[in-house]
Amino acid sequence: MADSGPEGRRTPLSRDRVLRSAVALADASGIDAVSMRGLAQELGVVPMALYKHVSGKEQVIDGMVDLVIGEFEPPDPALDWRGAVRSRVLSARRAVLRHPWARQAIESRTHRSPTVLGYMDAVAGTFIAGGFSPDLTHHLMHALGNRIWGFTPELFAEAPDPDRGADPPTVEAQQAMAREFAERYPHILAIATAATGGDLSRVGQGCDEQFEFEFALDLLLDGADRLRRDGWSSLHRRPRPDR
Amino acid sequence: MADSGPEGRRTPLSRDRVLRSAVALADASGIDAVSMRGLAQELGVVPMALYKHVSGKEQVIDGMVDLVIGEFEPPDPALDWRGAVRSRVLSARRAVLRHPWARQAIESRTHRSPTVLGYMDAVAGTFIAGGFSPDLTHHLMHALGNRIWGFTPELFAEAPDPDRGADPPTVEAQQAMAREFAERYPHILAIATAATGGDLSRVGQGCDEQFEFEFALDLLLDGADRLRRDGWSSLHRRPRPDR
DNA sequence: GACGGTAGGTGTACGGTGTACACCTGTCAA
DNA sequence: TTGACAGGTGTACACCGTACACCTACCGTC
Repeated sequence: MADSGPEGRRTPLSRDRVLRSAVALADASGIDAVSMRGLAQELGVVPMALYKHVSGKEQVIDGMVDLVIGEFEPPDPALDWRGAVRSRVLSARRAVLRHPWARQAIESRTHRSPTVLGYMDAVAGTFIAGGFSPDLTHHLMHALGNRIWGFTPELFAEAPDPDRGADPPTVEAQQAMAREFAERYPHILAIATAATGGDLSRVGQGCDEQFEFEFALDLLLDGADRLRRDGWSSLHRRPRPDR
Repeated sequence: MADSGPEGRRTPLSRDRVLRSAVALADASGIDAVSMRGLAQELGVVPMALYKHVSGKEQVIDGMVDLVIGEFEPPDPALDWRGAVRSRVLSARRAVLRHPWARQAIESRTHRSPTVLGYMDAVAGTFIAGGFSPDLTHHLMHALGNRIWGFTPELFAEAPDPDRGADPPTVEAQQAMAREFAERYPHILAIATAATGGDLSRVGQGCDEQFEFEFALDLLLDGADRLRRDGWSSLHRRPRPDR
């Protein structure tokens, strides 16, 4: 898995090879498997060898994120601003779904690499080309938040029914827990009931993330459209206290 | 800082004391200072002593998040749904701003503690009491995403001008970099120019997070209001493929 | 052809992390 | 008096990122 020739004379390391290997490793074994030691082993090399090509672990993660962003597809130029933003963001989503670790990796970043800036500039440019002022574009991108990377923080990541604990609970214990849950969190229960069409045995399945994502995206794009047509300008903005 | 008496006979540990100490430590020295060893030292105790009161580090972070959520204030009951949601969320924001580590801690959580569920139930209940269906409430809470915890992922966390590097660059180098930036990221530059009123020397100050937060929040609440008045129902929903 | 610089892989070591496990000790009920 | 047990201790292990010295194979120059 590491060498190329039958013995010795392996293909030399390079920044690119390190990063692609890191992505492959994260795809296969999760982001936690991407340690300098694990990555080195994957490449058939000693950990410190990596430092001749990358400055440290942070830069590895940065590079992995850049590779994912490189998979984002540009929109069809025939699309209007709305379709173009939608296309860009849904393409980002597909890429992030292909690499389940990417969400956490992107969230943990604090640097903005040229690749990241390039993507943000492209999204901003799509708004501006669609007739939005730079100011309004700015606020809308804040409103979109992480959605421009193709994901929303998962509020309902786990099933609402808390089935923690070691051994399988008895039927009575499960019923008692369900009753307590219904008493303590009646609204969450109502939501779960509605989401599963009343079939509470399906509560554990979680929600349709794709639908939720597009719902939120369209809600924001609708709001954007309305502001643009209403001629929103920064005059709506309260004066900002100088700091 | 650890004991209570002049010598010996310290106040005994407890889960609550451990968690409050962890919050204080994170407030003072950042979330990275909250290691089992550092926390134990803060309490004048050996690291393994903590494990008699909490099951591990994950549970410590969970408990810290619960304490922050405990600081959220319930809304004035006289408020309508919109004011109540706004009040709740802005109160959450104030609490999170008081504890700068809370954002990262909340984002890293995967469990939903009873306290977390209770807060989510309260927000959902506010929507439902305002006339929203559980279904629409569900989608809106996804749309709000992490905003219900009082923060948005910071897209523009750093200044757009990349002033990395070791020694202070010459004026010429700075101008060259600015020129390159303007060429590569024209739209980000336009946004930064607009945000600072043309005063590019203020670009490094970042943006007014509070304004951006409220802008996005109100954009979403406006959208929510419109959907409610239009009688949105789950009929708009495409059939969901069974998994 | 000898030589010196250098790019790139190696080995060792340090200080940090979370936590499993055995141990000890003081308190309190029986 | 005894014995259980809650709670604090000490040691140890496996892992992490990475600083630093080293070694080795190549390559252009004289």
